[in-house]
Amino acid sequence: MRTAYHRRVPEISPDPSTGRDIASQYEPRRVEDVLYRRWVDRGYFTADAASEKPPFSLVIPPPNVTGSLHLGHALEQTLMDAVLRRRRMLGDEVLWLPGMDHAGIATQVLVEKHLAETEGKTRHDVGREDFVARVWRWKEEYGGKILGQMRRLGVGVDWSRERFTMDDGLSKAVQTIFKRLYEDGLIYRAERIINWCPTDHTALSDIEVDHADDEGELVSIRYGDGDRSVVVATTRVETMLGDTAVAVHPDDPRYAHLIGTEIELPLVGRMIPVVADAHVDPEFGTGAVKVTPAHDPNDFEIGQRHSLPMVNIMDEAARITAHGPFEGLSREDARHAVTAALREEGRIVAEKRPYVHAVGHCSRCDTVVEPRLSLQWFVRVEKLAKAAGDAVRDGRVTIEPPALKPRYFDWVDNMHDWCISRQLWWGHRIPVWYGPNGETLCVGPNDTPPAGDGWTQDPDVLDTWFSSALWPFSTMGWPARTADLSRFYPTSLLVTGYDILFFWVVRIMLFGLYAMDGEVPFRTVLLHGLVRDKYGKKMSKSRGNTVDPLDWMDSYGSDALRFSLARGANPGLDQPANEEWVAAARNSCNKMWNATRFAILNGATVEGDLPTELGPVDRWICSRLDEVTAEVDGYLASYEFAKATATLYHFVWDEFCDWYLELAKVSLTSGDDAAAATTRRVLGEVLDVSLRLLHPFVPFVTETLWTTLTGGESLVVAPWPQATGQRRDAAAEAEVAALQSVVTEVRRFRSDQGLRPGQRVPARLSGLDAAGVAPHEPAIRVLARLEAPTDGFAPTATLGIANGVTVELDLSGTLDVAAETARLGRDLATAEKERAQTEAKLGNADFLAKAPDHVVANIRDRAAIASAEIERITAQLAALRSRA
RNA sequence: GGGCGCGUAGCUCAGUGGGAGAGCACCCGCCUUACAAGCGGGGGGUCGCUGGUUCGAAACCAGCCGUGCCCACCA
Repeated sequence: MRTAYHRRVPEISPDPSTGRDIASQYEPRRVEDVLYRRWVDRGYFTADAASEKPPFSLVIPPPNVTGSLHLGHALEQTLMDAVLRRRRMLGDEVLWLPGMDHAGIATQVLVEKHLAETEGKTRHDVGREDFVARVWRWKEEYGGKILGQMRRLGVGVDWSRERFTMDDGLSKAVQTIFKRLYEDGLIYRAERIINWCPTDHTALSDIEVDHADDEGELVSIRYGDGDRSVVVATTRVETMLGDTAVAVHPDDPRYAHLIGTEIELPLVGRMIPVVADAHVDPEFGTGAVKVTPAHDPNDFEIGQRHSLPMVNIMDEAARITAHGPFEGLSREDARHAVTAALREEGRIVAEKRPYVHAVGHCSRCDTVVEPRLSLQWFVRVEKLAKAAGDAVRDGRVTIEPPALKPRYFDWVDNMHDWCISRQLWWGHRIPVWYGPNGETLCVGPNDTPPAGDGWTQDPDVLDTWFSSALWPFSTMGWPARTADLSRFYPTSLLVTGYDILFFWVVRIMLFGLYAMDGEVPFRTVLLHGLVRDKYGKKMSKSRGNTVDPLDWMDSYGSDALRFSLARGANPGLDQPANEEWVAAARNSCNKMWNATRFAILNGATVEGDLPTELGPVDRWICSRLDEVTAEVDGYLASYEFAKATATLYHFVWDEFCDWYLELAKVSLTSGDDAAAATTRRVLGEVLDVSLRLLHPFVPFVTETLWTTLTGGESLVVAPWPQATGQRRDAAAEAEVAALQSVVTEVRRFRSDQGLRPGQRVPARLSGLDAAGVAPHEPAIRVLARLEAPTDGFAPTATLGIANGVTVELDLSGTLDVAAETARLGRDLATAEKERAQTEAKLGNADFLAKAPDHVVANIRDRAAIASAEIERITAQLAALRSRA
């Protein structure tokens, strides 16, 4: 009985729980929510600390509580999810811990802005307690939007373990480590030059400052008079009001006579010393530098070395406080005013404008940072950073890709002490109390804060990154020795963008090694690149090229977004994102959908073992499947996401769909029931394995298809395919390649001849035996639309194919000689070029003597093939001419 | 100033000693019974420049040009 390989089936319920959904297009929105809820409800993502399975754990880089999903998150979470879904299928007990960061400045600024807009008040108007309460309310109302967006993306996080950096537990961890560091002398309070933002009115750490080349001015000023004068150059004229010395290099003969003397500071009239300091570069400018210890980090150090007074001339908003005509001016206005005054006194020697130099800006509001002398809390990092460097140096922590290791070392080996106090209200309050008699008391989580008159807590809060640095272990209950900690710590992997290597990764290393007695916080750090726009430009609101990933998920489905992001993810490199590529990925999902739909409608099955006796086509696809399984597994294991997805894409589309399915149709309609049954089983096999391999990247569509195809519970907990190598079959691969070349050549001929794709052409095939494709003649005829020769068969064209097959076609006398001549001419040129190149090599004695044997053999083969091609094509051209 | 990249088809990128590749875009022909979100066919690149190493260089080395990022206390 003849088996139809296709039959019309009415579209049935889209609910994958009720059975088979065989619409002709994949509709993501009909399955995504249902499946995600099911995965969560079934507890697939809930880690079991008591499990016997090997643990694999990862904490999510906590997004800002006020944030929303952007493409960077989507990429990062797609990569994490892909890694973890594979680990889960491999049988690991996977913990993926989600949560959010309170994001000190970012959140506070947002709420302050809201307060100003809605009530016209500042935070000072409402007071600290009320303001913090408002931030909490804001967080409850608007925060956490991103968590819902993560569900859309399909990420397998353990919602039962969700954490927030301001949770009680995490706050306790913050207090614990603060006290421990304090008692170890690794946290101290000191008056130092720090980066101050005059807009946000808070201290910043070094990495919260962005340097930019700005156009400024370089003004040279003469201090003192006559022999006792010196010219100094500065980009910040206004700071001269706070100068307390002039410094020169100790070995500079030009100024040797001035060292130790005093000269008069213009405008101010103060006498200031000339000091010798090796920091001064005699080559730069005049070789003399003004020293403002309270407003420049270098000058501060010179001041320390020479016990110079420190004169602070600015307030928190960077307005001049020095008494006199400039008091109250902004630093910018003061710069002009002071310059004008100096010019009037004839003290300006030179002015260079514009003068381009590096200027620090607040990374949050872009205000020019003011170096400011201020009493702040610091972490003494030297010892901690050394340990953090060693952990990578000795291989206990691996950084992927390794090319980014120099950046890591650059940071940990040159780190300055970390300023951790912030003059904000939203954050972890510094757990230190000051007593009425100058006492300082650090309070741990189990201590009772001091009470009574005169005791006050430090008003500042900690840098956001202080609590982020504890994230991998504070989220697991540290400092308590919890089951999660003993089971899942150290974490297996940290996935994050290289842009926060310093902000976060390094600081986790600092605190992690310290808090956990030298235990590393993670074994591997995987640094991914940034998502850029389709032209490779950085995405930013000001450029207007930002993309809301939800829009793309709405249009094309979560899987499409995930697949396109994974496909662009080459290790450590930035990647562009383009809506067209997401659309292409959507098309791929649809392709998988329809291929599986075809297979299911034709009775594909996964029941029972594969037949031991397989035909060459089945052996070929099984051979390729085994190879692809090995490749994809290897790529995923080494975080080569782009290669893993590209391999799958090409296998599924170019090999399975374009060739195997078409050949399967031949088998299914052949009337050979045994062959058809084998084909149905192989179809089921290839799809089963392919869907499992694809699942880490495109979980929704694969889950829908796989459960329908196999009746299995879920791909989330299905076993990960293992390549055995036993099905590799080079002979079958060669045989199918020969078949493909015949079909392709005929198709090419047909296209050149302008034959309609559907038109069947009578043809006689010969040489099939020698080419090893004799059993495939029926398939070749179907795929190339060639009919058996009829009674009046009169071939008008003879097509020679490189593998020795000849196809004679009866075109009813309509052969387009010109088109065919042109085609053969192009082929001939290609073959002649190949022959010339290969024979040139073979004529080179050095090549023959020095190149490895296999290379020489390969060139000989190619030369022979090229010669044969030339002969064949020449003969065909001659035949064509004689016909014309 | 130091460090790390990048420069390959119109666009975005793989390829890292031995036959120039992919996706998208483009051109031609097709609604051929899984899929027009599809099918078949096709065109397109002196691999930034110069020199070197080598039998052989897109790949390795040097220099140059262009470009991006990170770090940095040259007033």
